[in-house]
Amino acid sequence: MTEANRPLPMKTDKISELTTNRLSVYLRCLNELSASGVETVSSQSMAEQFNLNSAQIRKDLAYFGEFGVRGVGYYVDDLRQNLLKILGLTQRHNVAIVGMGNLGLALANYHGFNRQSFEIVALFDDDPAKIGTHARSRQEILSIDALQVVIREKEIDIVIIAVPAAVAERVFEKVVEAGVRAVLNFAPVHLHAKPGTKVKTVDLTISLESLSYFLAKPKSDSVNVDYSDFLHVEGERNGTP
Amino acid sequence: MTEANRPLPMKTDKISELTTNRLSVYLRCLNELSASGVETVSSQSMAEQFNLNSAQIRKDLAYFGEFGVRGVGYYVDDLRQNLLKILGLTQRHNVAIVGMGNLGLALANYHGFNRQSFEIVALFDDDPAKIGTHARSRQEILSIDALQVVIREKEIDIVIIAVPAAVAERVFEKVVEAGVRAVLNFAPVHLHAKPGTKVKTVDLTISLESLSYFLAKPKSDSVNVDYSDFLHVEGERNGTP
DNA sequence: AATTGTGAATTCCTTCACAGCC
DNA sequence: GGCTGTGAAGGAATTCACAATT
Repeated sequence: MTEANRPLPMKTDKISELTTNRLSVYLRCLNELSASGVETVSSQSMAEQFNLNSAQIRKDLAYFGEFGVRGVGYYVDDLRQNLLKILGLTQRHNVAIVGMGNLGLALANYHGFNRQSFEIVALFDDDPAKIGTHARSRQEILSIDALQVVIREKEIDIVIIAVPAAVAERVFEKVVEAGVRAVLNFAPVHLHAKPGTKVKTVDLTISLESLSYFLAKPKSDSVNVDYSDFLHVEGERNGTP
Repeated sequence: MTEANRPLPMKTDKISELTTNRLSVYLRCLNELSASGVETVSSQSMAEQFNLNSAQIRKDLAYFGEFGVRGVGYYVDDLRQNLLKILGLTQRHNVAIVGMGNLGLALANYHGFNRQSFEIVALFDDDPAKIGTHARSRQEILSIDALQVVIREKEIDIVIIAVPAAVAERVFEKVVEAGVRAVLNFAPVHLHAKPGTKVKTVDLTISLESLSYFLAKPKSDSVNVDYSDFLHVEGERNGTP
């Protein structure tokens, strides 16, 4: 209904996830600038803040339209609105968390999510001792048996998997079968997604081991890392041979 | 003392973090194979499991030595030992967590870490109500004022930052000043690391927004993601202009 | 004068394809 | 025959550098 749903004039084909992840970073930056009352910003000044190349920022944005003004830069609020639209944050997402262990509980109570765009509407576990109790948010923990029904009823479009590795794949299959196309996975395991479904895995083991490698490295001459965590994602090898 | 500290015959210069992250994945795979009593594995069979290219696996490994046997493949236990050494997991790392909110507590109690290699030896917070109490692990929560002293005393070499974004940078500076070179950051903020220090940021906001983008995308023709979460890290723009 | 948007150049990563070895 | 290790080819992402625009 709002113009937020009108398609932007973009050449959206083949945009790298590295690019879209950076859009999130730009958006956060713009939020801060907007809150401080700054009206325009240049690619140069954003680049300095994140140790990126300014051309990269301009290119990232240019995939989606011409948002800047030559000689001036970008209007903070205007660009911010555009990024919200591009990232799909102008519409609400209903999120479920499966697995109410330490991590799942922490996520259920985490306040860092953009509450405008993401609402946690259901929690699941398979432990009878937990089912029926409430996480600190006044949200009841439901039996995992109800997973598929509730996903459909509550129109859940993003599921966070926070169960042990051994059962993650089974949960994932149920979730996909119920029609969910976007999954954030905290289990240290490779989930085999089919086309049309997207899995983003946050793997704490890999992150820690990466630090261990850095510390162990023979001649670690100043590998200054910098920015961080842009997932690199594989296009699939699948299908139609 | 053990031969674990003997340098491997590697050309360790300029190895991409994408490569080392994959080493973690291979290691996990080998752990499973080893537990199931499998003795050898080919790059082909590993590749299928993770939707990778077998040449990539061979190349990743070849940066560090010749671990395979032509016509046979890789000996699971042998390669596993080599990867442990390469990733620095044959030596113990002392880990501290700063910030005992939901996430910090969850991490303190998380059992997914390789306990052989990583031991959580200290927890910090700045909330007087929390200081002196114990996290579920029988670990006392210390005042953040003691951060630098304890880091040195307990020889902490990895710090996990789980504090709000607003204070993350200050904590980070203190931690680095105390001599820590490896930081896992959960605050949704860019920490400006200097050369010789490595920061790995896990940014849940970016992850969720990436899913949102996927769902919002106009013609999402089958972006099948696959593998996952290989950080892409920037070499620094810094220094010596 | 300043800053965007972008083709061209560069750098980095992946995949191919095959020689070499078991 | 099967599989590794790797040079060469191919593909992607980044950076350069400058014309275009306000």
